[in-house]
Amino acid sequence: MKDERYEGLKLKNQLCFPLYACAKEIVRRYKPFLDEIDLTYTQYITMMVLWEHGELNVKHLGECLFLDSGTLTPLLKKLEAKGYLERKRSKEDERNLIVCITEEGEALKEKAVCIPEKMGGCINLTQEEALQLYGLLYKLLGQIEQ
Amino acid sequence: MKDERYEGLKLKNQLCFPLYACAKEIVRRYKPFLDEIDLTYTQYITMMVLWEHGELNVKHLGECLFLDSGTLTPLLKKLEAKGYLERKRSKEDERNLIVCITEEGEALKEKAVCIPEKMGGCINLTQEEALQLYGLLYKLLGQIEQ
DNA sequence: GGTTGTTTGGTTGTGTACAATTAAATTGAG
DNA sequence: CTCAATTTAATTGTACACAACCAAACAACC
Repeated sequence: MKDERYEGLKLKNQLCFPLYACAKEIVRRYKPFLDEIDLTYTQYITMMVLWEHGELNVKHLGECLFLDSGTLTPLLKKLEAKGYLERKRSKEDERNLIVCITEEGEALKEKAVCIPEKMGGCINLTQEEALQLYGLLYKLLGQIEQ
Repeated sequence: MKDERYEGLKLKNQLCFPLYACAKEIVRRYKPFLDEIDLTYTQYITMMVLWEHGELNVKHLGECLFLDSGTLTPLLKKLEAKGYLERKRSKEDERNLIVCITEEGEALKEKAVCIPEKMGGCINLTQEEALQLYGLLYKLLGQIEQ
């Protein structure tokens, strides 16, 4: 017990590290399922927002996903190339780029609908634990970005 | 209540999304502190392992951090260029690349020692909640990679 | 109307991440 | 000993992620 000053610098005493590692590992877990519908994880959560909202501008999309234009612009171009969405300027305000789901994008929803349940089987937590984790993460997130 | 089939596809019903978003936001929170010692988050956790172990090979380092050589090789070269570590092949087994902390790397520990407490102030959780979160994350992680 | 400041996406550059492949070193079976 | 299999890093290619900067469109003021 000669020097306790550095205890805080050990990896096992970090809260952020399991958070960082978990996020990556979960995304990796999604990969086989997402490969089947040819989406990356980021593309998948982008489509989730579109499945729910139909259309919205890049700014709003970025707020939903905690992503900025530097990430979204190339990603949206790829999804447009795949035919799942259209990108068009708003007529009221030409600065706004409206992202709008296509019929193909809607159809993809049918293929994706099984993914959440498949992923559920990969999570080694009880329903109660999962809810607890969900709550804690949103509490942490809420303080960081409301 | 016309169609509940798609509830599982909503962003707000995902466990993975707050995990993904939280991890990114926490890393962003570290940035101002890490900028002061000119390290990125990944470089920081790499140095943490070195501060604790002094030296180890890339494989072992990768297991500690859940990272592979594709990520570590360029990162270790950067840290070597900064003078914080040395990379040398093991004499017993030339396949092993030993990563070994330098005196400069050790000295950096002094500058880093305040970071964990500073970050603690950015976490809006009680001690109990933080421990609970820590436990849940490691449980989730333990199932994925033990 | 012209000027100034703001909003909104786009671009550029740096740094991860990771799958897939490669290459060198070592090990192990015959 | 020799050759195949394994282990270990490095390399390559793709895809984020974000800071910093830029340009166009709009808004507000004179």
